[in-house]
Amino acid sequence: MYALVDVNNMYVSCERVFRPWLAGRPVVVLSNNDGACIARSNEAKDLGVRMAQPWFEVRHLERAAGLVALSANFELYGDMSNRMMSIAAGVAPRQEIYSIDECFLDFDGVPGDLVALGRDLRRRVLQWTGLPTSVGFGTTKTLAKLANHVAKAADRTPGQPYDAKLAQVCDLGTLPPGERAAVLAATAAGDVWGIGPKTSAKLAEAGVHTVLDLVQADAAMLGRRFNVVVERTVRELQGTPCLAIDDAPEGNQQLMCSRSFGQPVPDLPTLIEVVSQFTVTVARRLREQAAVAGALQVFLATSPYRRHDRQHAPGATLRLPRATSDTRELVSAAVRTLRGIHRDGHNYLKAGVMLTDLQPAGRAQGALDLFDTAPAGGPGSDHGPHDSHHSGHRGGNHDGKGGGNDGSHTSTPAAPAGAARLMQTLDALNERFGRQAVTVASAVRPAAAPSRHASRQERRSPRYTTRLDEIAVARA
DNA sequence: TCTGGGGTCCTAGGACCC
DNA sequence: TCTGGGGTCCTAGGACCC
Repeated sequence: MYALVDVNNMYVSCERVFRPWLAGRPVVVLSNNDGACIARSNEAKDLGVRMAQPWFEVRHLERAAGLVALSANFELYGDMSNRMMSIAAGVAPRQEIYSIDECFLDFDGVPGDLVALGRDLRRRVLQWTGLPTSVGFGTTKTLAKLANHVAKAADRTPGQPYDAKLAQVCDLGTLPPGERAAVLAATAAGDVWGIGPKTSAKLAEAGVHTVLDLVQADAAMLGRRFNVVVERTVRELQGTPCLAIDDAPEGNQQLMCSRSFGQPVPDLPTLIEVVSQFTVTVARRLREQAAVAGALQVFLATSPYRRHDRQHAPGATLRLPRATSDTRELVSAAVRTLRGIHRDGHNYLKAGVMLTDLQPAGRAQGALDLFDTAPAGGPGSDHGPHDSHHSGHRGGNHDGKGGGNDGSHTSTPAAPAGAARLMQTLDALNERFGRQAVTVASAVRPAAAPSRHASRQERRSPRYTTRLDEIAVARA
């Protein structure tokens, strides 16, 4: 038996923990640029605010309906997520953390009344973190997801067939067949995990509208007519597990950092600064996973909403001469790629850097020398054939910016080990003194120049749980 | 008349999720 | 004035191989 545990309106609920007066009021959390609504309280949903709806389209509701908007505070949400996840991990043998606000639990081998266990878990998370959750049970992950959906619907608008007894914690398997069929018939096929807008439109053409239709369908036939994803989803709904719990994720396959800007940015120097900053961020996250990247992609985009601007959305992928997690190599590669795709005279409104072909640092070709001096490497690590340096690749210019950093790499294999130590030191310094403490020169704006691209974040709450100087204060 | 056949790897794009 | 930022998996088609 699986459970899906999910925080209701996660970001809004996190804000409400520390601002209890927001309870019962319509609240939205805005995206990085204060541009769009990325989380909504139930009250905001009732006002008609849609997911990802631009803020300027709904801001009139501030006065008209008391809508409260907050800038995203991901540091807070991440920390609250960790607390919820560790509580949930305590009640089941296995846990898969599926997203910042959801996890699957695998109760295989656990005896007793699981729904009662789910209610206990819900109560505990609420008491210990202040976050309201919903819990859905099922014999497959897709059924657990579906039960979770029903638990939320029954909580918000109880009534037939979403009876109040299904609210908050729900196991459709416990219902009499007739009631269960009524619930399935009242739930749209598009509400099922894995059935998106395109697929549900096509399903409707084939006469499949509700979850009951899906359950009664011939999975193999839908598989031929659509694809294997649909087939698996139908089988899971019918009770045949096709998806396993993944409680030991291997790390990401790609890492991306991208942003929309507060203002259009046409000029190359500013884009170099921005892309350098993104690369610094994504390189730090790469090292956190003890991984290296084999390729790097840079992209730019103008705004399709600025109708009168010339549109341009270029991108390019650079295969790295050898997989690396060295910020300097990655920034150098990113800036080179950026120069290749940038064209003058375009109002770029978005840029991004993506690292792909990620591999564990220890297994990567050429990584031997990264950790060569680390005694922890031990006999377990794969010290393959001697790394041959591709001389000529790494001595390259740094676009005239960095200045000679060493020059020793052509003669001594100790240089990469030194690079690894340098990155460790860089990460340690930034961990201690803040992320901007030490960075590459191209990511820093000359002191006199104003920053035009910075994201707006005018409504961010304090980082109550992760910054001592922003900690919540209680007054008598 | 008749134009091999089977395999792998890579990439771009689509669809979906939160 | 102002329109999110991450991820995953699958498929089709091209390049290449023997």
